Amino acid sequence: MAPKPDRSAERRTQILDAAENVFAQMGFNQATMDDIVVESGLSKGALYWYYKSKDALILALLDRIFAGGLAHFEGLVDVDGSASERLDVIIQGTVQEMIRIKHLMPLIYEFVALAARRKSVRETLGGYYRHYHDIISRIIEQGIDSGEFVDIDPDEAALAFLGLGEGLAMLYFVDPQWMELENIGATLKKYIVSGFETSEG
Amino acid sequence: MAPKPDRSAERRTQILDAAENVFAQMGFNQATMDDIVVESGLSKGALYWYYKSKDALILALLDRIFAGGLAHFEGLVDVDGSASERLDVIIQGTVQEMIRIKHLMPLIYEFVALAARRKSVRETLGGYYRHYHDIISRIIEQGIDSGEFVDIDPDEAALAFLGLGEGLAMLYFVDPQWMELENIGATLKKYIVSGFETSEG
Amino acid sequence: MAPKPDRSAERRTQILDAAENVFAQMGFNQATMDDIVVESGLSKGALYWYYKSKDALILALLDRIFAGGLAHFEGLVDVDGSASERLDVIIQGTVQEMIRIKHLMPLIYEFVALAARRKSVRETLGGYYRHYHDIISRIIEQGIDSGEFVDIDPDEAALAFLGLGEGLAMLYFVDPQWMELENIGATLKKYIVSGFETSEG
Amino acid sequence: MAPKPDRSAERRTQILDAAENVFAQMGFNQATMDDIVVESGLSKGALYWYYKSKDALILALLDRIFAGGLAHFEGLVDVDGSASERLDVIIQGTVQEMIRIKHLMPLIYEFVALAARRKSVRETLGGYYRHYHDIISRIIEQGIDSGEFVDIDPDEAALAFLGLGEGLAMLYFVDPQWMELENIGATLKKYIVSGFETSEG
DNA sequence: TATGAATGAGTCTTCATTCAT
DNA sequence: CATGAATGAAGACTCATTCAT
Repeated sequence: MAPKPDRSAERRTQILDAAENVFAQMGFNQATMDDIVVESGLSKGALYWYYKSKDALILALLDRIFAGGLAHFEGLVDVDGSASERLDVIIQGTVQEMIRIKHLMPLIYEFVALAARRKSVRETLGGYYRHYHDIISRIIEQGIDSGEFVDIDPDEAALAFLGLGEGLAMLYFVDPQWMELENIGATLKKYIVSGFETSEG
Repeated sequence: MAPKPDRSAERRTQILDAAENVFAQMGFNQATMDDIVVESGLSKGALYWYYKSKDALILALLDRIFAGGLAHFEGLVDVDGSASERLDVIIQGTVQEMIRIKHLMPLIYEFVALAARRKSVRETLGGYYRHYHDIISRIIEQGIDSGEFVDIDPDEAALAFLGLGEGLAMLYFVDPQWMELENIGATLKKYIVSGFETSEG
Repeated sequence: MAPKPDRSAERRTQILDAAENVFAQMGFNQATMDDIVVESGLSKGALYWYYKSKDALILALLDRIFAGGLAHFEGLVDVDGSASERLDVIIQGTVQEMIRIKHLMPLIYEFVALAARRKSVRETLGGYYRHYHDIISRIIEQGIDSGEFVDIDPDEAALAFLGLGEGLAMLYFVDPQWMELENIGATLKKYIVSGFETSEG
Repeated sequence: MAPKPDRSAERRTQILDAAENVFAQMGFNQATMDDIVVESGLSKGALYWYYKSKDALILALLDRIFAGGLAHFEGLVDVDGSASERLDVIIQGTVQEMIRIKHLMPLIYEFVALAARRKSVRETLGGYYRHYHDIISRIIEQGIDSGEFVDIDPDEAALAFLGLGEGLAMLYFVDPQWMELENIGATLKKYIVSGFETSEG
């Protein structure tokens, strides 16, 4: 009689996993709810019990992928250590994450495309980038304050950092020939971070 | 007797114009062929006479937007003038173009998303970026050869240039708050091109 | 609790009944799925739930009409009684069946026409005729063995029997003026079966 | 300026030839007017100039195939020679014709199927069979009158003759394994004509 | 909660036919 | 007579969503 308390969370995970796979492979529009039903191993009724529309499912997936995905970098902001090293940790972490979710890249660009017409998508994506930018910006600021970095506009610098990272990821997505995903980190360091550093290093 | 007017090319333009508008506003999937029929002012039959499926229409649009859109920069490669100045022309030109087709940005990211599942889309986009990269790379190389630029890997440098440009554009697309489109040029110059230049400038 | 009623089989019957009527009246091509939807009293979705295309529906109908429709004659093969009498039972049974499904005749010739381009149709029809032929042939053979029939090739004789029956049915279909359907039996007996019998009868 | 007088007849033949091929291969409904346009080498306008609808084309084809196709047998009715021999000529001629137009058989059964819903088709086919029947019937009658044939009902006998011929042709169409087309003649003679003959033969 | 049959509005696409040139 | 672009009504099929059980 006693319902297992987290059966619900389990089901939701199960469904989002299935949706993630199906959407990544087929795209939001090509994929049908039935595809997700089959992939999840649940019934159609169950699917709709947990997510009341295809749209809700997409949005939930958006959240799972982008919401709060940067909590682990937050801890790098107000700690000791050179700004350079901390940016490095972020770069490495981001690259590792990119590698881990490489198969979800199609999903990411589906979300970007969706952003044009869906405010909620725009806001979630925007929030994510803003959060990312904020972390970078504050670290850069700390680098400037400590004399480690030259006197630049931290926001603009963080934007360049973020922009190059995202741009390279997109180019990789369109054509993996450009580079190894791993090299994105090196390029970021060479073309952006190194420009921050004062000559004495 | 009447000189056969190129009615056919005219019609295709008419249709692509309509498709461009409709797709940009509604997205590939939301937009219906009927929407395009109405927007174009033609009949359904005429639409299908010129493009035999919705897909063919999308692909034709892709070509019109991305194919050979860089011919005007090609002329900047083997000419006199500092590499810096020529990159500047490209930057300005690109930014102007971005402004001009701002309303088509949704389309562009639809194409990027499509790239995951459509080889032809991937190839067209990839070809476009490769062409762009090639032009930048060659100018950088000339800058290096002439002593104007420091000794860097032109391909990698061009990739950084292209990546930052595209990344900023994407961030702008998701959230225009980041910057003015116009400022992309300045950021590119400050963070990428200036890094190329020898100290005596 | 409720014994799962065979709702599914019921629905399929309901759909095939509707399809039979509609197709017989309008022909396969003239008839639309909507016609069948209306005739069946179901919804479009239900129709497609059970038969996933118009084609599948046509093929299912083919099976229902021709597959195993001769089981009741099978029992006449290895039993006592004169071959003549048994052929007579078959003739009467076939004629009765023809009368019963007179309204489906258009369907039958649609299937024959379809046979030219659809292997599965060809095979189902062919199988039906082969089965029919086989039964006749074996009874004739038994008649020969028992001395009731003259020494003829049972396969060829059965082919003549089957051919005349089908030919008369087709002529009747094109123009009912030729004869009463009921008379097909008499003609078969007079022109084919009587030729089998030894002079002493 | 002077129009070649029979250009028109030429064109019509050209179109009917094309239609015959296309319809025989694809069926009336599957075949499109464009298919016929391509096969004929004419333009769509020309096609419609000569035949004002697809339907008219089908009907014209029906006429070309069935109308008056038996004139050459007509001459066999009131001539000398045994009835048996004359029936034989008809059998041989019919079989030869069947072989010649074997590739048009699909068309024939399309017409039969069409007969259910198109009075004009029914009448043309009916007329053809009636003409055929009439010839046979009159020859049989002459055979009876001359004492060559036993005293049977010539109409019924001719019907059996025609029915068996058509039935075997249909069985052959559905499954050529049954027999060689050539053997239809032998079967007709053995099972029908031989039954006509007086014992002294 | 769970099931899966049922719904029906919505879409792409086809194609016989027309008609300006 | 001939061309082939243009028309638009019609039709097969899809699929997100609902709901009786």
